[in-house]
Amino acid sequence: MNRAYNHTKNKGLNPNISVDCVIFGFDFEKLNVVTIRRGTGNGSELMRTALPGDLIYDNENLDMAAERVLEELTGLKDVYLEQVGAFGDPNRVRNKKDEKWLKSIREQPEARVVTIAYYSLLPMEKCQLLASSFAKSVQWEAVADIKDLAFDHLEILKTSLDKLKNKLAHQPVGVNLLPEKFTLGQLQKMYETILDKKIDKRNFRRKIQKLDILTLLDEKQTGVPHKPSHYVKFNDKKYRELSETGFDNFGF
Amino acid sequence: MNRAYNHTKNKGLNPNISVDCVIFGFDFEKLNVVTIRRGTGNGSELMRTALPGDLIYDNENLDMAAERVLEELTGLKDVYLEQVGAFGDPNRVRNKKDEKWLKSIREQPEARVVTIAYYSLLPMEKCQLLASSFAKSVQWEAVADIKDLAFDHLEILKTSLDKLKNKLAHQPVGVNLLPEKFTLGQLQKMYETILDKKIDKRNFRRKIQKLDILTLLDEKQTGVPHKPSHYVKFNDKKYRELSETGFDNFGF
DNA sequence: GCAAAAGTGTTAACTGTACACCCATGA
DNA sequence: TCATGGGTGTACAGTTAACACTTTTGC
Repeated sequence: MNRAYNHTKNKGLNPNISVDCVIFGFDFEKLNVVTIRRGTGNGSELMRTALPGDLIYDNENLDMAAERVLEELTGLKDVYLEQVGAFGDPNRVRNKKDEKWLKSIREQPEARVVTIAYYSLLPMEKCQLLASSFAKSVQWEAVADIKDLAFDHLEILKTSLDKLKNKLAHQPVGVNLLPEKFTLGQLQKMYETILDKKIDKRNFRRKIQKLDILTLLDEKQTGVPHKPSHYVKFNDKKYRELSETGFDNFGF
Repeated sequence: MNRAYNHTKNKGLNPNISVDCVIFGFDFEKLNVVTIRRGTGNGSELMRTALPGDLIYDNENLDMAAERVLEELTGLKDVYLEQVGAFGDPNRVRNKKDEKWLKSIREQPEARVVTIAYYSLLPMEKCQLLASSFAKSVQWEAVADIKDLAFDHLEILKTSLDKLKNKLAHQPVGVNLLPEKFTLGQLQKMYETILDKKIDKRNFRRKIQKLDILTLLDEKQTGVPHKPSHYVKFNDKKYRELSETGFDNFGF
C-alpha cells in the first residue's frame, strides 16, 4: 500500500502533523492501554510516558501513517484504527521534559503540531509488544492508573475512552478485545469494565443473545472453582453485518 | 481571546494545516449549507464551489482558527463550531482547477495539507453572508443539489451530515436552525428533512413534548391557509441541560 | 461444606408504533 | 366548498428493569 505513494516525490516528515494511537486491551480484570516510554538519555528522571505517536510523511495518508507509526514504535502490525479527531492546542507542549525531548529528536522542535488521534481494540494475549525507534519500552497500563501522560495525551485518552463507551451502545464489540472463545461472564465483565457500572446478569444475557451474534460451543471451562461456563464464540458473519448496520438499543 | 496568542511570537500561516466549515441552515423546506466560490481571475470557467476554509496560524488553536476563517470568508461571527474530524488524503487535490487556484493564492501551493473539519447549525434568516478575502461570493445552497465541491469537500459534507443526523438522536437540535418562535409542524419538518424520512405527527409530538424543552406561546400563526398553529419556543434552561446530558431514545 | 460464578423466568412499567378524524383558515 | 396543515387518543407489541434461587466445581 505504501509503495504506491513512494513513487511520488517523497517529501519526508511533515513537521506539523502527527498521529497518536490509543490501543485498548482487556485482560478480564481491567481496561488497559498501550503506552511507550521515551526520553533523552537513559536516566529515568527524563523519561516520559506517552501514547505511541509520531510525525507523518507528506506522502502517506493519515490512516496509513497511524498504522505505520504504531508498528514502528510498538511492533503491532495490521491494526485497524478508527479516527478519534484532531487535537492541536498550540501550547500542547506544556511540560519541560516534553520540550527537551522534542529538541533531542525533532528537526524542528518548535514547530506547531496538530495531531490526529486514532484508537483500536486488541486482544492482549495475542499482542507482541516490541519497543523500537524512540520508544525505550512499550507496555500495557491500566487506564484507571494513568494519571499523567506527555503532551495532551491524557485528553486524547479520555476522548478515546468516551468514544469507546459510545461504541458499545451502537455496535457489537468484543471480537477485538476477547480471545476467540470466551464466556458470557467474561463478555459481561468487559462491558462492565468499559462502562464502569454493574449490569444485571439475566438482562445482559437476554439482550446479548437477542443480537444473535454468539455461537454456543460444546467446550466448557476447566479448572475453575465454580460451575464451569460454556464457551461461546462470535458468529463472524452476523457480527460483521451488525457492525455495519449498527443498532441503538444497547444501553445499560 | 485571540489577543492572548498575539503576544507570543506570530509564526504566520501554517502551510500544512487548514480548517473547513460546514454550516447548515434550514429554510422550512430543505437543508442548506454555506458555500463560497473562489477561483483565479473573474472568469466563471475557473470558479470552484467550496466550503469556507483556509490555512490556520501557528499560534491559534483549531477551534478559534475555524471561527476566524469562517468570519473572514463569510462574515459569520461568533459561530459555535463542533469538530467533525481530520481529512488528509495526500492527493485530495485531484482537480486541475483546485491546483491552479492553490498556485495563485498559497505561498507553498504544493504543501501537503491536512484539514480539520467543523460543523455548525444556524438560523438562515439571521445570517448576513458577506463574501470577503478570496471568497468571490457566499451563498446558501441546498445540500441535496450539491454534486461537486473543491478538494475533498464533498466527502467532508457527507461526513458532517452523518454527524448531524446522529446528533438528532442524542441531543436537542433546533435552537440553532429555527427562529425563536416556530411551530411544531416546522420542527417536525426539520427532523424529517435532516433525517430524510416521514415521521408520524402524533408520535413526534408526544415524544418531543416529553422532552419538556418547549414552551407554548399564546401567539398563533396568521395568514396561513389552514388552521393556524400555536407558536412555541425552546425553554433555554431545559434545552441546555439536555444538550449536556444528552439522551439516546430519540430515534424515528 | 463452603465459596464462587453459572445459569435460569416472571412481572410490572414503560416505550414504540400504527392508525383516522374533526378543526380553523385562506382562497 | 375545497385544500391545507393543525390538533388530538387508543390499543397492541415490544422492551426495560427489578428481582432470587439452584447448580457445579475446586478447595
